[in-house]
Amino acid sequence: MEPVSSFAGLRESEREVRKNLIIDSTMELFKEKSFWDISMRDIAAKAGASASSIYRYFPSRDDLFIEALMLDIRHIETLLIERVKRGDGVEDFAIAVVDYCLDNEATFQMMCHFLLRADETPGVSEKFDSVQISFLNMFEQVIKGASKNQKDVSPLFIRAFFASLAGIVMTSKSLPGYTDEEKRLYMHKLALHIMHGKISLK
Amino acid sequence: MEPVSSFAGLRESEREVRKNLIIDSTMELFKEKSFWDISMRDIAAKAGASASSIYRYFPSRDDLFIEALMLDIRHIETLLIERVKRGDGVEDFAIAVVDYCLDNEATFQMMCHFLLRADETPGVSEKFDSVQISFLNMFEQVIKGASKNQKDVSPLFIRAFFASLAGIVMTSKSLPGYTDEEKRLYMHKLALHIMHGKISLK
DNA sequence: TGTACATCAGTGAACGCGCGTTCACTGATGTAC
DNA sequence: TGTACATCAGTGAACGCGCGTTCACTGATGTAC
Repeated sequence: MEPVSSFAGLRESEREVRKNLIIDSTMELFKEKSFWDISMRDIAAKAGASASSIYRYFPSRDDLFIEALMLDIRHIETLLIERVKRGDGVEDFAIAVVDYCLDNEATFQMMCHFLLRADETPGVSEKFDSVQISFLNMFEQVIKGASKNQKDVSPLFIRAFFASLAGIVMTSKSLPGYTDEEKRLYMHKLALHIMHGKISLK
Repeated sequence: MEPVSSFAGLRESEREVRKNLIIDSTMELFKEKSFWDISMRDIAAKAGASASSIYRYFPSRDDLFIEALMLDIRHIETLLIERVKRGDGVEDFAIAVVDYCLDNEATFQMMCHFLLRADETPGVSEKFDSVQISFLNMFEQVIKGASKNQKDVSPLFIRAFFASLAGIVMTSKSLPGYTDEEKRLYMHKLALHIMHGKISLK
């Protein structure tokens, strides 16, 4: 029988702690600057280490960011599950997702970055694929949990839902002449507009 | 009275020809590589000039690309107007826009690039704003021209329409395990799904 | 218990690269008197 | 008609920068005998 905490196991768990510390530092930086302006040296400085140390824990910059993205998905998940418990409906989820994208700007930028360059670096794109899939699965489960007609919640619905919200945030960020709060409200309005099927002209 | 073609006027129009040659070279490169991989040196080589020459015609890289984007809008416009003449409906426009984004990948990347970084470089973002506005206006006019109930075509509708399509293309580009043609069909399906109001669960 | 060795975290300095942009200069063309 | 000057296209070389990543090395800790 394995001892509960062997020396090797401790070493391994310490390694995990340090890895998380690097990811946490990265997410701290997300509050300060845009995704594209965050360098390995920035992250190292925030974590109190040298840039070369990061490569002991992550094979590349992209890998690090994809792990950060994975953590973000878990944040969104807990956030949505709270809303399910509150008895919120699908409209509220849409608004919650829009708000999350606005409150975590760098996360949204990062997602767009990987979506748009999916096919460029092969090793990375497969990892991103699995992130995307696990996000959509989580999304599907949560929405199914909250909706009455579960059979309406098809993968196609989920993709359409997610695509619309991502598009709304991307295209409305640059609305000229609006304050941030007005933009947010406008995005909510757009989301509800689409969700209520008002985009149909028939 | 001004002469029809003064020497100064000729010089000015030659200048315009050279400017267009640079933009044309840029759009040629769009067929070859992604937006982010196109450097000023690439464009210069394609145009048969030196990189420093480009700065005689454009104050910066961003300005050059924004002018290219402006040209793209005119392409989409003529493409949509053809469809209006054919008697196409709004669904067909949606599909046409999706197809344009897929067939002109670098254009789509460029649009996303400026949308996502709208607030970063002040001088550029104002120019991009006006590009965006003129695109949405064009879009509104075309769709109004083709729809029966013109009052349904509000600016909100146009924005929701455009946001959905942009979101669909961005999020579906990386669909794992699909061929390009399957992705295209899936995007059409998503677009129609949203347009027919099937995203509503009520 | 002591000693030789293996493992691994951590690092400063450097590599190699490519980018957008600027500069000083050449040479052609048009302008003024 | 000739001459001095202004304008401007075009360019090669360099600037300045910052990036992701690698390398050779130190030092601490655990392991084997």
